[in-house]
Amino acid sequence: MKPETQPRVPPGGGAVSQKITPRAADYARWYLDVIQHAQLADHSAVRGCMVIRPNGYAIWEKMQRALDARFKATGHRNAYFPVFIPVSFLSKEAQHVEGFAKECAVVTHHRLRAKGDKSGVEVDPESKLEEPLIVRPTSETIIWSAYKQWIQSYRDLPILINQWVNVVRWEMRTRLFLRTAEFLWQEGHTAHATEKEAVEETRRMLDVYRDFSENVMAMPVICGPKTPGERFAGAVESFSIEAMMQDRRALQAGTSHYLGQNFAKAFDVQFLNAKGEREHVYAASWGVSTRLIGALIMTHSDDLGLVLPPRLADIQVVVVPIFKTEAEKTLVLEACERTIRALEAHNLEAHCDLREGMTPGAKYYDWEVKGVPLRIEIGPRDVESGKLVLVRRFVLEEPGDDEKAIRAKKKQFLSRDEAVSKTPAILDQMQQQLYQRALAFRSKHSRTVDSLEEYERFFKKEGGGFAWTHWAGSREDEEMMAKKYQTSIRNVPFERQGPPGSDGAGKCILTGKPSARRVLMSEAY
RNA sequence: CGGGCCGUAGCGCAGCUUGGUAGCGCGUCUGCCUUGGGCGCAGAAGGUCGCGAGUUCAAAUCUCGCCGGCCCGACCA
Repeated sequence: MKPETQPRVPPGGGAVSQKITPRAADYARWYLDVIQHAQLADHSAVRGCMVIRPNGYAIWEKMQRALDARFKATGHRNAYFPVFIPVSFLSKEAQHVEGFAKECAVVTHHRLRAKGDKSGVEVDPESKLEEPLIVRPTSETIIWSAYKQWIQSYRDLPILINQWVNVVRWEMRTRLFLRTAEFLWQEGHTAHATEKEAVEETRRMLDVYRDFSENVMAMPVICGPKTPGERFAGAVESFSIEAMMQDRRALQAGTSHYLGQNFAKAFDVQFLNAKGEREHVYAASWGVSTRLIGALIMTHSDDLGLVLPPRLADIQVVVVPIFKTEAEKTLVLEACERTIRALEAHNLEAHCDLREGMTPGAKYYDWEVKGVPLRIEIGPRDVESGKLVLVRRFVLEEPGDDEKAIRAKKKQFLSRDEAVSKTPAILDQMQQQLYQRALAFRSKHSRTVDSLEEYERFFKKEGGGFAWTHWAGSREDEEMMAKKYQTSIRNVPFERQGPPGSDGAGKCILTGKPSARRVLMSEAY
């Protein structure tokens, strides 16, 4: 790997310095370049925190809208609980605290004062809080302390609440979107009268995440329970959706937890059931975060920049006008305006690029790096002939395609009416193609692995990916595998998600003990 | 939190070894010219050299501390 001191281009390299590092050269660098060039986020002055810029936030808003509709459709309502949590709340459930106590931001004072030399302000030592507050790393404790007030009878159940908020986890090692000290997420917290209901809720929301990942993000995922070692602290069982990034590493894109009666016991939340007996309530929680934006980038984007699935694109079609003279400008802009109105009538989000002082070519590159799915070019010759040029952000490539062939494949010359009427179907097709491309990539780099030799070869020599292996090892065995191969058990996939022959029983690749089903092993983010 | 590297104009970097006027490319602004894949020419603006101490007549440059970033490790419900 190139040392950081090495300039990315020779001095005087000019425009070359504006280029995105190709994935093959340095995948981590490419990821950061895409974020910077597409203007999704910046590092902030505070360690590990990010500024989410409008282009990045627009993606989050689209994700929120799609997810929120699914939460509402499954009976949930939104609420808001405070960002500050009394430290004493954390001692109620030791198991839960262990999980994140080492990464909590703590508020100890409530006032600043001017420094003696007027050079600034400092914490006023007189303003110490009687009880320190932590900034929420997750909200189980504050929410369950409220639920205790709300729940008396089985008639008060279920409680199905979600909140869209920021949380803080003082991470030692951060990466934009993937792991930041502060991030945005949603956390659903539900309370139920029976174990059956709470387990169903856990599985239902996992399936909501799967549906969202596949159909909105165009990102295939593997669903299943986590191993005991990877479980959420305080959960009886945790489930995850796992996606494969383009460097073949796994990324946990969402989790759903069955919490049993653990939190109800910690906060003493009991209810009277229909038989008049007191019982602790059953709970579930589930969440996805702005990490999904990182997943989106690493699933679809390419060496030209961001690639957005049409369903998450803030601008789905950008129209670039081309003209020389004032007379041409009038004609062309009028045609652009009509085209955009027609697209909007199809419920599409279209934008006309009216920026002055930029050549059309410069605009093409700009919208490509930002990932806009479709571009329409309209010039005087097009107005004359009633046609326009429709260009896709990406096409499926075939072996032997060179740069020129790909560029040609992306372009279509259509009449204005035809282009407008076909656009919804084209966007739909692009959405499907992204999913199919990601699925094909994952399949190509997934295989069953039945011996340690094969395992070592797969990860050390063949570039790795998803290894479907039988496993019956202990928690210590898992740690040994993690140290030796830098891999971990991502989850224990439900049936019919793996490569051929991945369902059914076998023998553990480490211990040789019988194993009922295969686990998903991979390097991970 | 440990090891390595880095922080100089919006972006990418040179200058630091050997202390002495703040530089380059891209971008930005103005004008002209252009516009179907990153136009061209001319002129101009833009920097507390990450922050703070120290050494020195003099610090971007040397020393120390802190803050932030990248990579590797530990950690990561």
